[in-house]
Amino acid sequence: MKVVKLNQNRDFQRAYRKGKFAAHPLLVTYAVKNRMGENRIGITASKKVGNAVKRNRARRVIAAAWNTLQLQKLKKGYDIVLVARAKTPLAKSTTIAPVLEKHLQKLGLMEHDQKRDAVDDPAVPEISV
RNA sequence: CGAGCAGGCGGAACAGCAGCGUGUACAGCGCCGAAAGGCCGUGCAUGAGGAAAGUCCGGGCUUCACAGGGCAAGGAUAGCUGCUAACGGCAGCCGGAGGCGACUCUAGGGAAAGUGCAACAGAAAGAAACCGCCGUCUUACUAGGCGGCAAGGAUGGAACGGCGAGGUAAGAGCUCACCAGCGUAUAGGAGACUAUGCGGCUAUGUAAACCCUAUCCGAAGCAACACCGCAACGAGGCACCAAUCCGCUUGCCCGGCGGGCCUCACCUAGGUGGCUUGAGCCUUUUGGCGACAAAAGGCCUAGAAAGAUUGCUGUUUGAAACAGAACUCGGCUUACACGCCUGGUCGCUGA
RNA sequence: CGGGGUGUAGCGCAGUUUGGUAGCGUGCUUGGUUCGGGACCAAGAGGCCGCGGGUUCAAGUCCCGCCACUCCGA
Repeated sequence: MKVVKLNQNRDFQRAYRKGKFAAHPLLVTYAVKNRMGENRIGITASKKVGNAVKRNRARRVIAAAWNTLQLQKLKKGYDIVLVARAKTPLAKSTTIAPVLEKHLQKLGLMEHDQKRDAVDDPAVPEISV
């Protein structure tokens, strides 16, 4: 599945200002609706993460975690921004993938799934589109 | 065997699954588009460094300026000879400093062109005289005046060459030997410079203080620059105040909405080129102490644009260092786990 | 890619131009004053001047190389 990338600074700024977010020491996820009918994803690593090698690794690890998830259930029409933090380049993609999945659920981007909903944490509220 | 010195090389490897950039071939003729073409799929090939880093120097390239020469200003460099496209880089050598040595370090022109500064201390920081030494005069008899001197003391980072002998009232390059410094001649050397002789007999340090001398330097940088180019703005031409005309709304009608048209120039968003064959890399031979040069043969080796060799697992041997091309090349500087190679030196021991 | 600034006591800043004693405010400590506290008065402590070399008799200051933070332009 091909993912459209976010590449304009104003789109990132819109996500930071108007979007919902979920935070974790390894990852921060922002999401905001767009009107394009498809998802766009942007991955960033600021200078706080480290030098160029560390920033590149942080982006790659996050991208690998994204690819390991089964995202057919993802709702359409969102801009999603994934921000790396200082410890991200030290982690493995297998430890980031559950964090990312939990963030997506918290932000209400997963389609309604009866089995998971019955088992999983009911404290995470479902947000209607 | 131990200690120490100098130089160089490499910079984890392999396998499985999944995935990325570029190039190329093929296919569905699937999707988008007026077209050119693009997107999706598969196969093959290929895909970061010794520092890619810092951006400290010097080139290529591009645009602008000057198109001849000189001067000024500003900046950089500073022993000599060479290497190089060039350099503030490199090689060899000279002088100085350090080390028993292998070897290391060295911004190393000019202080009699001029100016400034040298705190405190000290008499004095450059044409010196506080204590002092000597001679002489006065004298209240332990002080003072005049003259000579710069050896000794004291201060300092530094005190008008060092040291010894002669000499003298006391002294002093006043005289002499040696040494250091300056000038000059000869010899050697490509030169820096070295060696020897002779001469006069002496003017501290600081130029990474101002400065002087010699040499070099036009400015900006690939977000440069070139080309294409919705909209908007500008110029010209043609229409003329018409809605019975034109465009859109699925082909036609009704209805609705909108409306001067064409050309040129400039050019925004954006796109394309610049973009990788180059003072290129590898091997061998020759010349040179060396930096390097020449010849022959062979090779093509990243070119992205949110930005590409990665994620997970396993084995070796373990949890691998510093770290990611962004137009490009030569250097410099800085960071770096681990593994290895070569050549000298010193000490001890054995043959 | 190009250009600039800052780093000094716990904190905020002078001093660097023209090299010789590191200082100001605030905070801290001790003492005084007050029934006690604040304010006030007096005394005092606290600095490898971001790091490493060099020039110099002597470096916070001059020169070179690094590090960190920060600003500006294309």
